Amino acid sequence: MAKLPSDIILNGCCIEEMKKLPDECVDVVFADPPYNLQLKDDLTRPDQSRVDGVTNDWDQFESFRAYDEFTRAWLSEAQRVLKKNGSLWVIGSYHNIFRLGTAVQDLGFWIQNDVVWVKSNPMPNFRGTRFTNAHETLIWAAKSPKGRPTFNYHSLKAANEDVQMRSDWTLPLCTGAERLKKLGAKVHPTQKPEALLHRILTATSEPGDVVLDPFFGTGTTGAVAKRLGRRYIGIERDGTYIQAAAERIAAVNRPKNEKDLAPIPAPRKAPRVGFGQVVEAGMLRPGTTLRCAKGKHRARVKADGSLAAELIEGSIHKVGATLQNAPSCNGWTFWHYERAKGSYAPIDELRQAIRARPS
Amino acid sequence: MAKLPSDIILNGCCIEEMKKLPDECVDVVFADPPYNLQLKDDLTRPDQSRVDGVTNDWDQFESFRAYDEFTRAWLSEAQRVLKKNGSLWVIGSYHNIFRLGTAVQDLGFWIQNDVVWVKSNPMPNFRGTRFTNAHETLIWAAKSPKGRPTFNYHSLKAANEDVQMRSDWTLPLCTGAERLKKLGAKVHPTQKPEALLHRILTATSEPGDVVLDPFFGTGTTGAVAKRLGRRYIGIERDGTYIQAAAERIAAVNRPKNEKDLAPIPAPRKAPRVGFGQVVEAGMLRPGTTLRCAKGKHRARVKADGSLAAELIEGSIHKVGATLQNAPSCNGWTFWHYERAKGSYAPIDELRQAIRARPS
DNA sequence: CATGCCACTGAATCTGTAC
DNA sequence: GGTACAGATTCAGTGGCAT
Repeated sequence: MAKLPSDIILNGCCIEEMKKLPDECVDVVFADPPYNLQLKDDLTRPDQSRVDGVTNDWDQFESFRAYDEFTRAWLSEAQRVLKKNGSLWVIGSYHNIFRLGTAVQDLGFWIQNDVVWVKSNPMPNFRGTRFTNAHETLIWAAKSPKGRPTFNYHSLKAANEDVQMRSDWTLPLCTGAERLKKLGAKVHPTQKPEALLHRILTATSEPGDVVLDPFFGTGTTGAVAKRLGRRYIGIERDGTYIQAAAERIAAVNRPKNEKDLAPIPAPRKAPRVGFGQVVEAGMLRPGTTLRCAKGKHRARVKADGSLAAELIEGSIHKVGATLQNAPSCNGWTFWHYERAKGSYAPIDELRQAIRARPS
Repeated sequence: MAKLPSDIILNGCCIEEMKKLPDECVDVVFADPPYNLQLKDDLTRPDQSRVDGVTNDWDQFESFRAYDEFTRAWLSEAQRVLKKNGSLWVIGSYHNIFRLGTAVQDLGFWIQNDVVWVKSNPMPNFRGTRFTNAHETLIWAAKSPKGRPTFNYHSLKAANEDVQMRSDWTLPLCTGAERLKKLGAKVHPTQKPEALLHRILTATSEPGDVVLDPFFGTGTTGAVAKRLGRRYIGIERDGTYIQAAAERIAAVNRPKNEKDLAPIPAPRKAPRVGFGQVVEAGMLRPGTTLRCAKGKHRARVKADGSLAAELIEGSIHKVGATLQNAPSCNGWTFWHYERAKGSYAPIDELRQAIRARPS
């Protein structure tokens, strides 16, 4: 197979351009599609025919239908090019997010979360007839119910005062120096803040991953991808936007040190160590008594790396679960050994010592 | 025309019961329909306790298509009975809100706002696989594009420290004494907080208005309507819920004085700021070296908002604590960055800058 | 009576690998 | 594909009870 092009901007309709890409070749799709539901003038059907102005119910239905057709067309291609364990992100407001979400579900994506971008500095409602429109909605979905997207849980938690990252993200609009301008006018009407893409990409991708943005605009996705050591493929119809995006991304520095980009490793991915290895290594002798943190439960270490309690024997996990009458148990943190006279520590310490040994 | 019955609970299917009501007879419809959750297995907390999920029959649907058909049927009736300038409110989560929103638009309602109920105390994600599901979404819509729903802009603004009420509402879950229980068990799995209905009804209805709730459950809508001097029509299939609702509403006092109907103040807690936001905002680039006040300890900023020192990585707090061999550490005051050549300042400055951003 | 500790709980599409 | 099993994983708040 030819090498997948990346770190490029393709000029054209996103549906046509995606069709040229092979199956399952990108790790993340981020899409900020046009809203256009009210501004019927520039809404076109997938076949490029125009939708007429809207005044009555039939036309309204017709325009929703055209938007839905367009949505399903590009989402289908996005699904095809997305890897099995890839992530789809779409963003929208109440004008279009319900159409997007319904299409995402109907096509068989599996929603992981919806996320609200709460704007710390939204535009006020000048007429006083509605609530200040202070948020937009993102949908994070897997390619299918079986997909297992990357999720850097521990990174997010560490970055969030050591509590889980929630589904509401408070971030400012894209303003100031970050906002691209030309002759004093903004280049793109809905440029997204880099902080938003930063969080999305650190959460659901890894360095080296390929991020596809079918509505590239002025290239926020590309700029953040480059800064975070990800690769990008942008698709955009408008030449003005492409030029602005290209200049912008060229000015971004790639990170010097790969280590600064790596997410905190997930304990689940650490090499597997069996309790038998602890016994083999002589860290615990057969016959040693282990106890739970409070000393309520006890069991003896057996030479084969299993545990024996009064009426039961088996793995450190099984025995712990049975004694507690629980469906499961992490024996590594449940069982403690006497590290010094009267001082107990979880046997997970011993596992860590084995993992730290040079291999 | 016969006088419209009100302050009653109708026992039956909401579609059938609504069909018995005349056209354009209610001012507000508030609907909290089944979410169509698809829970496969039991879920346990890390302490092995079981999560009491929503497994009721009424929440089960065969398919998206069946759910959509049901949705369109009850929404059509709701639209018919709604007055020309009435308000529709629906609430849901990512499982169903996109279906609801699409149906609302297709039927010709006109969305005024979507509103997010940000939960101050949501249930965490116990497996570390997703973002904490910390919000639900409401849709506020007019009967048609020509509808002009009641909107008490000035009371909301007065209740919100004289700034416009926004589309994100931070409110706690329904817990404590407000939560209806019977023999220690919750009567209804998804009872909504009264504060939520309070804000909805003070915003988009007037005293004396009729509020229809086709999924009445244990009657939060009725209780708040009565307290606020509105009338209500509840529809509910389940006799147990109806009985609980009736008792509950009977215990609510109607207001003696119209002047007492002022809206509740909007609680606004300062949002938590994580170190990740500092990195996302571009205030510190990945690879930047931080040091403690005396320069003894150093660590590098990572792109994901964690810190990396020689042998350890984690949050600013964890890394600071480990390096000092202390049980805990306030990373915001411990770590310093080079603000100017040779001049260091605590990173707490950067947090303050984020907090100072307009909200 | 104040304080601290422990138990309990909430609309949840909540694992990964080997055999 | 199904089964078995190792083992990773929680925040804000309420309420009861002991000290």
